Amino acid sequence: MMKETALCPRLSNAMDLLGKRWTALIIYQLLNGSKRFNEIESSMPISGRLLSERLKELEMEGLVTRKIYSEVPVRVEYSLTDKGFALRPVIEGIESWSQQWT
Amino acid sequence: MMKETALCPRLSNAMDLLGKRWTALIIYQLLNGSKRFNEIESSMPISGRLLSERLKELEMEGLVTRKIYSEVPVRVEYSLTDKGFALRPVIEGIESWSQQWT
DNA sequence: TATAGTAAGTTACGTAAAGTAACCAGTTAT
DNA sequence: ATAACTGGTTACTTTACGTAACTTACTATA
Repeated sequence: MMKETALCPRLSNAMDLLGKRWTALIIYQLLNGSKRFNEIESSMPISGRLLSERLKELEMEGLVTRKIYSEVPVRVEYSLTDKGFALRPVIEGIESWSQQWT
Repeated sequence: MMKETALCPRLSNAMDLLGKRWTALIIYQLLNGSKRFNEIESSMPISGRLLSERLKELEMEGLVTRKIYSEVPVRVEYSLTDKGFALRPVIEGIESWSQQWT
């Protein structure tokens, strides 16, 4: 569909990314420092298939960087960029809203 | 699936709601005051089917109230509760992040 | 030599959610 | 009688998500 939101393209674009399932939780994990694929996977009920897909999206959007260490077995670490870390107040805002209004 | 997120149930619960498609945009619309069904529908490319579904969810979660005016044709107005309005800083945070990091 | 183990994925397939379009009820205006 | 309006609902298609098995590359164990 090519129809464009009359309203607030900024919010709309951001939600296309952040609103996808698991995305906010992945960013939340990475706010505490870089993590390996399996660490993220076992911290939440996400499948490898979708985690891989989400991390690629986040990398493409410039929120996450991927670093490969050629050890045995291979180690891959994901971490937030400045753009990703800039979401900290948003994530924390959602958390505190949730806490206050449950 | 019954598996529980080890991490941050607050963020997880909030994102189950706010992360659904269109939900944040609907709340954004209502931050400027109450709106009719058709007003919301025509402000973004959402279908009646899904708008109806989302508004019911938001009403059930206590973020939105629904008021019927028995005029001709009928008028139905949706507005935010305090719980809904409390999301203003979150929505504005996402907007400004989006503006800054595009 | 074969077997198994590990990390980080990918592939194939089934189900659930979202998108699209047509339709409906109640009332009024033409 | 016909059309028009709002606020939906129904039926159907397409896309996203969930599950489980498999893959690659290397190592350690029997």
